[in-house]
Amino acid sequence: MRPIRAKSGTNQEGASAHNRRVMIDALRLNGQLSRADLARATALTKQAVSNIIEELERDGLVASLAAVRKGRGQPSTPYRLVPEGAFAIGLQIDRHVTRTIAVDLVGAVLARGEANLPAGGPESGTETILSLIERTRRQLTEVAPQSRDRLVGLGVAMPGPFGIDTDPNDPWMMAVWQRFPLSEALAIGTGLDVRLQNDAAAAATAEKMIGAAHGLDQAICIYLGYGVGAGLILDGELYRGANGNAGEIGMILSRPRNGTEDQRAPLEHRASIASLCKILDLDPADPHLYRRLDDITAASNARIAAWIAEAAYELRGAVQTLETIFDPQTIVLCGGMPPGLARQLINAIHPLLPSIAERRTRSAPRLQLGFTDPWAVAIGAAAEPISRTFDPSFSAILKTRSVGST
Amino acid sequence: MRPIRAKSGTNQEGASAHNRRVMIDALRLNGQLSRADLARATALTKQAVSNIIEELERDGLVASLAAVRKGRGQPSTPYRLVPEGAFAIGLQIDRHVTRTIAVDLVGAVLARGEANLPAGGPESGTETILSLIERTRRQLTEVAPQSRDRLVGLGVAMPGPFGIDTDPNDPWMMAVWQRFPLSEALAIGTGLDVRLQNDAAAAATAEKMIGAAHGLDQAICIYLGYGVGAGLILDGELYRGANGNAGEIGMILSRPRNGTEDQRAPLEHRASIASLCKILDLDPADPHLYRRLDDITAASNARIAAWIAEAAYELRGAVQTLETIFDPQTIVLCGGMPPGLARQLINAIHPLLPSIAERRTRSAPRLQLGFTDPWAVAIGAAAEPISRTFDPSFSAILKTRSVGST
DNA sequence: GAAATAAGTCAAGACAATTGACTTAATAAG
DNA sequence: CTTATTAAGTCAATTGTCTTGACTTATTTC
Repeated sequence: MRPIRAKSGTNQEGASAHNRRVMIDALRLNGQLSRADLARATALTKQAVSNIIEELERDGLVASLAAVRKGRGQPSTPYRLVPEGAFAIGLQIDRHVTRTIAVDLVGAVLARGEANLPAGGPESGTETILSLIERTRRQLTEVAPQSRDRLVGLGVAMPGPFGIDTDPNDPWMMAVWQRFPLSEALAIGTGLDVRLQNDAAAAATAEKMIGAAHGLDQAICIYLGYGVGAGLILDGELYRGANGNAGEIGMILSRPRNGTEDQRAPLEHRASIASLCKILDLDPADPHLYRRLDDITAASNARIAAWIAEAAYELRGAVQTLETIFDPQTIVLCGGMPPGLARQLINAIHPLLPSIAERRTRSAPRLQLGFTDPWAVAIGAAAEPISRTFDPSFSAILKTRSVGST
Repeated sequence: MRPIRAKSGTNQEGASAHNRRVMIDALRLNGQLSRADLARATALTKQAVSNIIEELERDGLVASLAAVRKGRGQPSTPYRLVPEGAFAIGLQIDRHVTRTIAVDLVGAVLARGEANLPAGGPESGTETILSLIERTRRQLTEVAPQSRDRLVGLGVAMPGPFGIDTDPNDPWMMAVWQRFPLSEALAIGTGLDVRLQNDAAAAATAEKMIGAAHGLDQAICIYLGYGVGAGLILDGELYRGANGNAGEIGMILSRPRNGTEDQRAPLEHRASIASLCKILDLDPADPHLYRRLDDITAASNARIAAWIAEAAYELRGAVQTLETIFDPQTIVLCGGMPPGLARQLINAIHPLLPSIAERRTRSAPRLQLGFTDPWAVAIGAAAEPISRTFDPSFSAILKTRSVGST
């Protein structure tokens, strides 16, 4: 019989869980708020807010500050998030390096680790990763002993797309990793709740929690890494698409600047760190790539200039396309490259092409620079479990279907 | 003082409203379901479903069918949506014509009207529109007297973008319409709840309720009208962007097929009915344009062939771009052109470019033909209030901020 | 010092889902 | 034909969370 399709219903528990998340989100966005402030901002009653805050305080997620006198009436008691209220681990798997990060509730980094993956592929690589995570967990426990029973999950970021037959000749064997059931293996190995996302999505998560997209509900983050992708923040939530591959803009086929009519090539052949390495004859697996690029960029270099011109041309078009399609509040350009290079690139992208984003009443710039820290993706990976656990979202309200029911 | 930003909380009423919507949505998607079916599908208890269904039945939104014996156990009583449970009016304002449509809860068309707008612009045009709506309402009341107190709103569709300074030389003066506070004027004039959206969004709404996107949560509808736009169905809801202009893909600047490097022109200069009219030396305002295009298409015509080749080239790229960005379940091509032409166009777009959408486990085709009926946008406009009132959505759960509170 | 204003609490009430036992009506098994 | 089994659906009590309205507390303004 054809399965019945329907959305889940909800109940008081769902509503309550949502309200808790709304409080935390409001405190994250506004820094500190009194119960009365929260009641006004969330459209709940003072009493409801009071009960929820009391519970959150008992759970160690919020704490009160000194009372504030502001005008007539009883002074208000502001509340703030307690950073030590929750922790999460992030894992970034890239072609030549694997990084771990531990963050707290407000996204501060408390521990980090790095390792090179053995050449053997996922089976042996998983062991390396598990011991790296274990090391980071120990490090975190030293810095913040509370973290032991306040770890909400493990976020994993790696280059996408997933579930697709990608180029089997990729020398870093991302293809086998993309097919490997990594989430399951790590969930078993760590006992944590594991979620996988692509690197651009992780970068966007970082920008949303502590970066340029903080507090924005509509933002697109273009992430320039080995390839290029976009993290889509739509209505305050990261959009994943039907198969988790939304935003893989590096695979958009378009005509090269000087190509013929029938030629279409992936965007990331022209705008990505991989393409830059190719032009500079650098090995992308070089562990000192970041510093090397920084050195080369400092001196002016004709080949870099050529790459910037080419990449800027493509990204100028990509920015206009994304603005037109999404009508976002802002676009953030981020990626694992030296800030000097990023600055040059974003300058070369300007002036931007005309688009519907050109409106007089803008509060955020059309295009701005985000994180260029190579650790940003790992931070975003770590931020994901925090976001999943504490940010308001539609799916968090709904009842979860009891698995295996008839 | 800086305003406090926060999402709204919710309460039992919000949960209850959501559950009602979920039931209606489930019945819409599955045709008919018993209370037990609904309980399983929505993860609610039998008892909760029973109460909600009883209430919906009292409200005239659902009705029971004959009991069905299927295997052991007490026979189940299936329920279905009652078409006469709700009605809505749709209004399409286009450059040369204005259409009204009345639909019921299941999207069936019950009345339609058409008029040409006077040349005087919005002020005088609003009167024409109001009397057209009034006529359609009377017609609806004749066919379905219940509609008198079951009208849930007025949906308006017109070409976007909104709030932007568009070309003031547009001979149909869309620019002045796009700036005119039409919603307010119509809300006052009709006493109905009015919502405005662009034509591509309306087309997508129609496809979602009764067309190719029915039951899909991730779908993109490319609408080929005078211009070209995309209706974005993301996670089951129409995405509007920060300013309601998401999906205006006609304004994407790209290099024409035989253009030089520095040339970028809007997509809709090459792929739209406007561009077709230009090639054929037709007046887009011609009221018989549709039939005329049909005639011309029937005979083979070199200029049409040239347009198809050009438009197909552009749309092939657009489809690949949209697939790459959104990772949708399907893309629907629709628009107000004769089916013969649409068929030729969609054939010419094939074979599609490679993309992440090429996966073995597809249930829907990558690209399919949707409505080509010129009334489809008006139907979508009418479906919008139905969708807004009865479809599950995040915003429908949240408390509405009491306006003007301190 | 009195009035006004605002933050926050108290206690009762309302509402919608849950729980578990029960009724009803069918098929399957002996 | 009788009995067991299965499933749909109801009944009545319970639970959890928000709301309501009155009240307390603390501060500024007049």
